[in-house]
Amino acid sequence: MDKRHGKIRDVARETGLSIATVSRVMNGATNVKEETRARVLDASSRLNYLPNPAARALSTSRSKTIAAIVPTLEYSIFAQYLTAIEQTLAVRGYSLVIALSNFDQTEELDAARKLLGMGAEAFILSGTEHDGSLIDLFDRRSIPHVYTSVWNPSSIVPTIGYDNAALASDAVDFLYAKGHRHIAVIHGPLFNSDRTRARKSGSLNAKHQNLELLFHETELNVAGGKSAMKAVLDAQQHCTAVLCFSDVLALGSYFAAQERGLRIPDDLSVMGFDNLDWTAHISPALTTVNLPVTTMGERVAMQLMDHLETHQAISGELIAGHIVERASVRPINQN
Amino acid sequence: MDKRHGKIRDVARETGLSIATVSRVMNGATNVKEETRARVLDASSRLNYLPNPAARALSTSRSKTIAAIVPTLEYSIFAQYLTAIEQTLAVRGYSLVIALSNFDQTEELDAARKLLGMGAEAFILSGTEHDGSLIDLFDRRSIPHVYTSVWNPSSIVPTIGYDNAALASDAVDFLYAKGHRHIAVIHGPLFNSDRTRARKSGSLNAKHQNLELLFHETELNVAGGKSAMKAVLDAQQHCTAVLCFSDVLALGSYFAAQERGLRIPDDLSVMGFDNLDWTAHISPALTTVNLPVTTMGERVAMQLMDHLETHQAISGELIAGHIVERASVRPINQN
DNA sequence: CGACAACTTGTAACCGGTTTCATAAAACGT
DNA sequence: ACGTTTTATGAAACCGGTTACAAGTTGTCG
Repeated sequence: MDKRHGKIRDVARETGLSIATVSRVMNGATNVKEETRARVLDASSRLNYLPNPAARALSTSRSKTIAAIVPTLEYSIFAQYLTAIEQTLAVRGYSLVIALSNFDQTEELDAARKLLGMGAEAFILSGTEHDGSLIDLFDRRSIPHVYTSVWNPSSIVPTIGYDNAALASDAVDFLYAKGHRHIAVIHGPLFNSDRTRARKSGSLNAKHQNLELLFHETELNVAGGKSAMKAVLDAQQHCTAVLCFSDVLALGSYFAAQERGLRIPDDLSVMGFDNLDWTAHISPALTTVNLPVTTMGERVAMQLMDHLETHQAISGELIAGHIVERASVRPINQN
Repeated sequence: MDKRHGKIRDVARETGLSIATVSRVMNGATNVKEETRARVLDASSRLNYLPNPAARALSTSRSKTIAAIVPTLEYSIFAQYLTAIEQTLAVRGYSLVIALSNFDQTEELDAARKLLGMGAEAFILSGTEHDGSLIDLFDRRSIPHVYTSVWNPSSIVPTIGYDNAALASDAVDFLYAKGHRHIAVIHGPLFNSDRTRARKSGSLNAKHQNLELLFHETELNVAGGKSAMKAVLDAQQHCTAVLCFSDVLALGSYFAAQERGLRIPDDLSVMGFDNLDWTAHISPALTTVNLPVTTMGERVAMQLMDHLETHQAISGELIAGHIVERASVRPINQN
């Protein structure tokens, strides 16, 4: 045991008060004489006293720690999202612990166990697909948890996120309204992402005359977008627009188009999804779907903290996204 | 107190053993009869028992939690770095807690206090510039800490990172060797980043005949790179190459060049820094400086864990970077 | 067969706080 | 001035584990 810094007993001895009073001061209780409080505070800083979090957590059974498990940090959309969560939690003295699942439910389960073992009081999960025993575990120990980045009113676990299917459908509607009838859709892996699947099925929901959607699955990164775009071009399916379910895929598409000497939007329209910061600055500026991940993070954090403090139920919440029209989609004459 | 799940006493009662024995089993002590171990394990899972981390932390004064404070998560280079740290820590049962400083030393200090209050056992900091009282705090409580993303052998606090100055100097040498004599250098804010300052001063160290370096400071994002590049072009300083101290700035430069109808590398060479994943796929592929942040993260995590377990000193470590030559820099005739 | 070593297990002190309840002191009302 | 609240403080139980030490068991060997 490290004896270098003071414990509550030392402060008590130093001030001639009891540890109960010191504890009261450290927790901002109101029923302490002002002079006493000052004496304690003074001694605390003199002795360099900081309450031991483990002891505090043990007696209060509160760690003020919330865990988020995300598939990866390498998609900047998650980074933005986690940033918002962290900032929101910090205001009220909560901390965020992050673990990575690498898109694997088993890894996610392991991570959750460890985080639980670390004292996490609530969990933020991505998407709706999780190992059954994970949810069992949460239920058995009544650990509050939410699914995020998705909105699904029929889910038992509360969901806070956007409606991926509706937004994808909106995107298709948008392209259709611009006159596009043959649209290539480039998306990341379906098997590990219900968000991607929701977008795909949402796009299929958009029923229009003579509309043809051609799906291309690829890796969810710039290289994937590039190779998928090349595949689209090679297939000669006379598509007039490409809808990418992620801005990074759109970036790859731009690169592919550029290498093939095609001009966007003159030769081909491109639309993205996410509204990452660079999409406004690429040329042509990318028409994309804005996902308000910062708002989402704030709401998730707020609801969880409120729940922990007042036990009020966590309610699912739809975070509205919208299309940001820029220059990468051009209207064409439909005939 | 949540009574829903078993405590060590319950397991002891259930098995008819003492809590000491249960504790031994949970911690993998070797001196427990095999049959006893099995009985305990069985009862544990039946009662859904998981040791309380706070209690464990209290009696061992070990939380197995390491904190990293980074300025932002929005630079994907930090995300990559943190990913590596998290994965490395996870293998040995440690957890990573992340806090954001937003490039502000005061915020960093606050975050550190809170993390300390959460039980973080060691700290990973970015760069070498920190509030004096932060380091005081660490020293007084003898909390191990390292500076990362930088290598500075003369620092008292161990540094694990790359030599920003040397790499910047190498980059200039590289361009010079290709015949470039007038080079614009685009970089992010100097005031809050010693890494950026190190790169700038490093580039200045590269002494060559007739070499001219023109510095442009801008925001560290795509928009910043784009506007800086436009400024470079508008200034008509007949530069033949642009060195960006960050790949995102280089991306912005590409966009600006494209808007102005300039071709890279024919009209202008561009070089980046970071080696982000898309740099290989943009056209022309970006010549850049590879920063092995994954290796860095692994080393940082390893050293910290080793130190916590064996008290062996943390040693500064130079993580070697190198230039990745691709297509965005062309050799020119020097005369 | 008995002494002694090697294993297993239990007892109880301890980690450093929070909080209930009791009590002493001060403030209040008439 | 005295009974009644209100306010400030302290004593001690408690949170749920770990671990030093004691003690009981089993095994080994001369």
